[in-house]
Amino acid sequence: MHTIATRSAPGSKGQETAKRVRMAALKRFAGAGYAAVSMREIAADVGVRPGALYNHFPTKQDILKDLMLTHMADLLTAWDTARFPEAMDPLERFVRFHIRYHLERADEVFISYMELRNLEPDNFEIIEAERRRYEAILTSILHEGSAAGRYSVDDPKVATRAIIAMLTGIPTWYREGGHLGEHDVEDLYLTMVRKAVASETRNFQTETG
Amino acid sequence: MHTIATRSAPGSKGQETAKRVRMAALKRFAGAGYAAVSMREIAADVGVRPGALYNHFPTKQDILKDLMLTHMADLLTAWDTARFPEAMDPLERFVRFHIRYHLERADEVFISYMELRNLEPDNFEIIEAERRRYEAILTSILHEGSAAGRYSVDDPKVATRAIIAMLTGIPTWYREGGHLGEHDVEDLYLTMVRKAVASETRNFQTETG
Amino acid sequence: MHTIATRSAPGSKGQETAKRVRMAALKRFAGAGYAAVSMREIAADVGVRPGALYNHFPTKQDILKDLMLTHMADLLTAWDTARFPEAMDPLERFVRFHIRYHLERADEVFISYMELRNLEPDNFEIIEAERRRYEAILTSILHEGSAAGRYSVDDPKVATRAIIAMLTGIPTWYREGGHLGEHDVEDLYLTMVRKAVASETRNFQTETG
Amino acid sequence: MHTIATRSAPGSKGQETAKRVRMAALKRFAGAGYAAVSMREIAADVGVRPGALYNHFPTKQDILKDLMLTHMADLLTAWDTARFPEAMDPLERFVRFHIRYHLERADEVFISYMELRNLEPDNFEIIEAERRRYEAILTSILHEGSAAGRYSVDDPKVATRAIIAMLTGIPTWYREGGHLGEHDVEDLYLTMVRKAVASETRNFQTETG
DNA sequence: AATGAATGAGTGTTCATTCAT
DNA sequence: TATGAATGAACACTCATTCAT
Repeated sequence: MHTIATRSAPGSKGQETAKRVRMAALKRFAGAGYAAVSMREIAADVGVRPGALYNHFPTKQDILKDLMLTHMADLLTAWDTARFPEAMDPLERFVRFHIRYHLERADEVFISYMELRNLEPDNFEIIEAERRRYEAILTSILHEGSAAGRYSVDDPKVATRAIIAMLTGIPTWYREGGHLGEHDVEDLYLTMVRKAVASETRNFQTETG
Repeated sequence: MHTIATRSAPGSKGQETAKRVRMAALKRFAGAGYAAVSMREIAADVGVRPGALYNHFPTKQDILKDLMLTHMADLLTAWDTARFPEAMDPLERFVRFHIRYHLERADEVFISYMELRNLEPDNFEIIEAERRRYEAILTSILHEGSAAGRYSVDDPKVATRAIIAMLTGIPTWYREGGHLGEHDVEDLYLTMVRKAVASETRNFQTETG
Repeated sequence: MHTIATRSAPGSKGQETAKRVRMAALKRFAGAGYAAVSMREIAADVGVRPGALYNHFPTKQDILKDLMLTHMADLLTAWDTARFPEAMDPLERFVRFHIRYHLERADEVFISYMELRNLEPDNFEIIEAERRRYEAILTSILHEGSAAGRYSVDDPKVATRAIIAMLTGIPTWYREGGHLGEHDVEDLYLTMVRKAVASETRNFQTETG
Repeated sequence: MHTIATRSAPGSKGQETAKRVRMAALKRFAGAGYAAVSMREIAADVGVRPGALYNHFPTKQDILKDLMLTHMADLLTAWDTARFPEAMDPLERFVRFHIRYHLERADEVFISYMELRNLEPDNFEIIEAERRRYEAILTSILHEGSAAGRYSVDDPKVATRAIIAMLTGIPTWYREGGHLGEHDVEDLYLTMVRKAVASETRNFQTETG
């Protein structure tokens, strides 16, 4: 029996499986929480027996770590490579970027916030460091903008947390196809964020998007 | 025949145990998540054998339900009975109340947000209804304030979610004894919230507390 | 508050409860088997908390023992005091008595056969002795009838077991209100039993009842 | 590459274990009753940890179902493939077959009668249907024999139950090595059954065996 | 790279029973 | 005589993980 035509390149089957493990785990962890998901469930989703998962990840914890680490790296990379109109204010850039990215990758974001406590200390430290790097971006935008008089924030670190908490909450209620489009949400939140850090009253209504 | 104070009233021992079960479960659920906490751990905290828990709660799920239901009821009652200076703006009332209550009851708040998905559907519905009642308080403050021209919010429901997400995030980073007191935090957040929904520039810096 | 009028005579409440425990246990043991019935279920049927059962029976095993011992004693007493027409053949007496008694007390009979193995050795011995006494009645009827030439059985002990097994099986399929009345069943079985032990052909059709 | 005999084929170890689970469960269920047997006991008999049982049977109930289903199927197959002397009367065939089979497979027979009530409804229905098929064999022998004037039974269904109850009771008292051989028992019961359904007097003493 | 079978620890829950009240 | 609360052991079953094949 010939199987050449349908057989994938050497090694590719394993990578393919690993990818499907990641996807299945991501959905399950986001839906039920890390502790409530069993390796058996992930294996069943992937279409493989539980033992086979261990060819791809040494432990369940490593799947979580992989998902969270990858997510944080992707997030930072996405920020670094994001393209915006030249003229766009840095705060607007951040807000629009954050909302878009978090709506696109809702599951990854969700587990990155919810499953922190299920990370072993070492992994937790790594993720926390990444998160701090990400938050530092906004903090420095607020700091520099304040220094330049464009914004007025008393404590950029606190403001960072406030803004990120506000924006990160969006995927918990936003549903595609509702009466607000993603664009509307971006604009509404951008307006609130701008006003919250404003140094003076302007017309905060957003025109672009 | 007189029963002197030292003898505990019938049933009082059980109520005491139930209370300690609630407390232990609250701490554990908040710390590790509902799914990761075992009845054995709770029993050990309480100083009782696992089977004894079932004299007080029919299932583990019922402990969670009890904690969340009680929390939401207490939150709404606290709002209804909260006392503020006559002159205080409703939004300020809400912000200060919310921050104070959520810092005081950090564990209850935390599990009420984190463990929703571990509630069985019926219980979930009950809790969600309570949450909507609470959010409606802020929505109506924003709605009425907007109508009166005191605030300017395009979408009071979205603003409600934004503000509540922002405020509710506080206990995730705030630690007593840090360089900011609870009062400072209240003031910082109040300023941001006021500005976020402001219709015109005023002096947003808070003086009172 | 006066409770005299409704209070039953001293001791009678306990006896009443004990009786209800017996009845509840009988039904439950017959329906689900001794091992599958919990003291909690019995207590619930009686309308009392589990602990209260122990005021009436020292252990679950003792309830079973009580039911089985009482049943066997009642069975033997019933035989001893049963009244039949003078002219009735002893075998007919036994068959009719056995069927009637076993249809009347189906639950007791059932557990006495099914739950023997759940009796502790001492209790088992007592019950077994009673059963042997009961079977000896039929054996001696067959033995004497054979000696007198009225029946022809090669081995009265084996025949006893065969007949008793046959008769005792009735309650497993007989249902009141079916197309056969209790009387019909008696007659049908009596005919088969008579023929099975017959020494010659006669008209075995039963006329009386 | 040749795989020599000593290496067990893939999966054969599991089938072996499953078989031993069946055997252990059979003995235990027959001895103590389904409800009184724990998975731990079965596992210990098999020489395996409790969890390993679940690689072979999804639940304890499934072990019981497997045993009972297999037994009924085997019983019917055995009847269908049994070989008897050409001249042997159908009733004799049935009686001899039933006694032999039930003495050989005493445990299976015992649990098939005792544990019916521990079957979940669906499984119960399946087993009951098989039992009815088996009883129908005897009913039709009696029916046809009556029509042909060889036997005289008033109600073949009732007679079926009577005879089967009588025969099925044998393993409860018969012990190998007692003063009666299996052959003697067959003959004694055959005589009684023949007489019980006889239409006229013949020499019922069995000569063959 | 995957399977089938196993392990050893653990899960939530139930059990018969005890006992102070 | 009954209750409410507890115990200690057990229950059926699931878990993450291992490993020979």
